[in-house]
Amino acid sequence: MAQDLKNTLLLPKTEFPMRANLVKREPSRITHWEKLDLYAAIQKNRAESEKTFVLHDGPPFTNGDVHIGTALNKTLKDIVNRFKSMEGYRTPYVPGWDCHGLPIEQKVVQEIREQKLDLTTAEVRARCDAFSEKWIETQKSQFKRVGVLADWDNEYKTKSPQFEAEILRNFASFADQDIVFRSKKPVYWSIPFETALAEAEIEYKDHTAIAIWVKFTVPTEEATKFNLPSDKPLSIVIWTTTPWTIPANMAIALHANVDYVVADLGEERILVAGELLESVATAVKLESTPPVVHTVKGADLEKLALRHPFIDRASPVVLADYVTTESGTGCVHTAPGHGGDDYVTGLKNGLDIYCPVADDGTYLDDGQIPADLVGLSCLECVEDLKAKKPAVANIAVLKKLSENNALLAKQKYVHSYPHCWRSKTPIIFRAVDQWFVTLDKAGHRGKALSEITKIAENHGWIPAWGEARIRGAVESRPDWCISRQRTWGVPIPAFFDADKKAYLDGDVTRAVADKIATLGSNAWYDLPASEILDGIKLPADWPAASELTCGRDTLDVWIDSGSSHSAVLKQSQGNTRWPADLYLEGSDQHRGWFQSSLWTGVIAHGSAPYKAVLTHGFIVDKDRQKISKSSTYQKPQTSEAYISQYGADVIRLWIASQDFRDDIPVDDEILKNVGESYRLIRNTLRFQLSNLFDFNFAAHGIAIADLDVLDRWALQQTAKLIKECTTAYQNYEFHRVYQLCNQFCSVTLSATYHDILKDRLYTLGASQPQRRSSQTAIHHIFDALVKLLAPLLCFTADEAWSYRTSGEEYIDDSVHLQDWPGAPEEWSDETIAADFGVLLRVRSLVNERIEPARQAGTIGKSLDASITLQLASDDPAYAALAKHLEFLPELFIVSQVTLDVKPDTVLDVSVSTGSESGLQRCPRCWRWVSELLDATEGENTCPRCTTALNS
RNA sequence: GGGCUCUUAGCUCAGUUGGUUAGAGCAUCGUGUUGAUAACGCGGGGGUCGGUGGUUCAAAUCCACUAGGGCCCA
Repeated sequence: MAQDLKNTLLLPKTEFPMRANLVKREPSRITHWEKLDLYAAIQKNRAESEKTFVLHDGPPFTNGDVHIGTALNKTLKDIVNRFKSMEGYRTPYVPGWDCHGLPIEQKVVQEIREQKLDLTTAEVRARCDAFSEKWIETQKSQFKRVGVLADWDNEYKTKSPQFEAEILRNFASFADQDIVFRSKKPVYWSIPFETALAEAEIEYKDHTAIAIWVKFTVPTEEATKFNLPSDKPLSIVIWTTTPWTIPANMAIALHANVDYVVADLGEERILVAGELLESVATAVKLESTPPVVHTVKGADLEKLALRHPFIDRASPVVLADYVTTESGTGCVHTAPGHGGDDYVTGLKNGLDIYCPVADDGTYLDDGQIPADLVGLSCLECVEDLKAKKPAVANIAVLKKLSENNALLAKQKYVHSYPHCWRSKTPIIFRAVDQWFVTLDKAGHRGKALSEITKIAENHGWIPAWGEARIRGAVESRPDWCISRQRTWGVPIPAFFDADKKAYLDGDVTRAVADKIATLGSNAWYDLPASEILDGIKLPADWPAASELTCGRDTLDVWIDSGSSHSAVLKQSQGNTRWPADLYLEGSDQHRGWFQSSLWTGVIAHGSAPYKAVLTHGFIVDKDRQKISKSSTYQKPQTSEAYISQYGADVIRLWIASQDFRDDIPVDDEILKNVGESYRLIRNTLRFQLSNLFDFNFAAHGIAIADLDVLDRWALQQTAKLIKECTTAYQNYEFHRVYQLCNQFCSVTLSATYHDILKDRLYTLGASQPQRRSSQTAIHHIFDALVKLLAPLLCFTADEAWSYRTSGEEYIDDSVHLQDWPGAPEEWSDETIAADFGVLLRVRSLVNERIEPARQAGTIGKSLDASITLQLASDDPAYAALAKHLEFLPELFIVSQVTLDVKPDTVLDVSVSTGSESGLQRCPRCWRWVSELLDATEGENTCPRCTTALNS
């Protein structure tokens, strides 16, 4: 019998599965989207919109699988784009790929070496191209798998000929403004390969060097000038482990705040840092520490002109912060052509970036190098290593110093030293001619800074501290060194004559760019200069093309990606436009892409290429340690690894759940929690879907004003949710959307609204007004909720939407094509909101009081309870309770509610069972009622159920 | 070492211009239901707001210092 009654109930019905099975089912939805070309459909949908939002994609590097951090970045972009398009914006999104650069070249060269091949530059480049292309395809499919929607068929690649040409055209405008110049800068240099090396091509190994203590004589007149004792010969002692750099010494660096002492050795005096005198004395093998006759601050010795030990040249004292008193003498030999710090110090003090060493690592005959040093190799070459012989130059310099009475002491010294990864020989640091862009000459730095301010005034740095971050980078950036001695990059279109004089010109560069746009940049390596320049008009002061050769340097890859706004937005690729409304990358890009793009924008186009810049933090482990340091994460942190375990929507929800401005922890516990939230949301949608199985809004919908009070309240809550979520989306605070929706689903709906509704939806007759009222509300709530979630849960929202609108798993009219939900004015009702504020507080008190009875076993479902509320008529809750008295049993999900009004009573609840209250249980709706009606057949039911059964 | 930044329950987040016993969801524990059922309800426990010192009648909130993370430099 009971079964028969159950069959009369309108229980929820849906095909929408409870178990998401995301890992398996998401790919099918991607296929579906591709079939209907969802990206194009969205663009078409908004094609006529007067609002445009261009998020310009920062290109990931194409040398491996998509990292979870990269997936996070792309997903955030996807969320923004989906939201903006639903809001009515045109949202063209052209994805990009960063293709050139050392890591790719290095992997390819390694392969080539393993296969013992001998390839031309163009052949190596072709392999790099193929390598990059392969990863573009892989990454593309991995991004699609996360649900990212983009103009995938119309992507930009920094290696495509058109893009390369645009880079060169940008660069031509640099040349036009005469801000490109040539200057020396030290680089790592391999002697056997006669080539520059990158940091990544260096390996550190032990190297046996000769450490030397060298005296630099202080001329008497200088000693007098600086108030140093001059009655005995005085010299400043430096310490170095690279004797071969002594010929290039241009200065001695001291620390301004260190105390230096003049120590008396008997015949002569030396000056070193006071703290290091003892260790110097030990090195020189003195029996005791020599007496100090004078003390002076480093700052007071600035500009003192010493003499080079064996070259007729002054070597001035300069000041530098990196000088320490931890080792050496506190006086640092400075060769700006042979060291990084030295170089910076050289620039600061106007020293010559002097490098008397040729490509093959031998001393040049430049008129300064002593004849007996010319032609000697600075450091060991392969043969020296085999013969275990020290570098000839070091020995010769030592001899030279001895002859000039400048060598105070020497010592064998084993230390970790950079070596060439290919030849295994020690590298030298050597200044070579580089191309630089000066940022101050034409006022570009000032312009860049004022653009930063302008963006800040429009609140474009999100979070706001991004402004300080990029300002610091822009202010402190030295002249931009844009040349690299690499193969896999965009060639710098410079030409050289027989004397190695360089020629660079804006118009020529543009003409070369036009050729490269069709031929590709490999032409630069395949063709002689005469052919490259064929048909191009050369400036008057250039030699004939036949006398020129093409330069072999490539452009810094930051120029590549930094030109993307020119190559993509300026060309309106994919219907984009310049400038971008938003750049969205990790916070490291303040110094990287945000900065390089700003420079190229300011230099080539006179302003910043973006209106706003949004940044996110980095992925860390559960202890907030960076993952590379973490012992707990051994498995590869690829997007695939996570997606294949959790599914894209859970990963997307995790991304949404995090306040991404800070570090973003990832961990199984966190993802498990997010998985729970996902299930909560999914089941909420499923409940709504399943209770709308017999509801057709057009036929059954009820006007808002005619809805039941509970449903009005639910809509009022929904309106609030819509407003709050919309604001959160607009502020890019997706974690608020997550929290809001989460609480809405669990508290507002599941624990309250849906729980109360079950009675109505299941037991009333299908068309009874109260049931249709609730279904109307659910219809509206579902519509809003699923759209609010669509940018985040792009798969699940589309799935739910599809079931709702068609009953099918897949439909063409995707949720992603819908308009963003507004919150209709008529949904908001402050009176109802206020009443419910009171009623729900009492409801929670009722629940609290029912609980002991349940624990005692006298009550199971709350419907078994009959409630009496004691209160005074002046209780703040009285008015609302009295007003909604009829509704209270339903609200509390109990069978009976009585108000017991007594003066001076604090609101309280007493609970009794239905039978104690003299009630009978209706076997159909399970409520306890005062009377059951005789059924014509079957069991007796309550009047309401009887009506339902007869309808 | 420098610049920017973060630190509130096991987890993810709220905490308005400093103002009662610091909130929510998830997790956890107990329990009900079996008509959202690998789902849902109800109740409970859990925080000296990184630490220290100050300003104040009053500090998670303001100031100083400090510890530990992160990004970028050196």
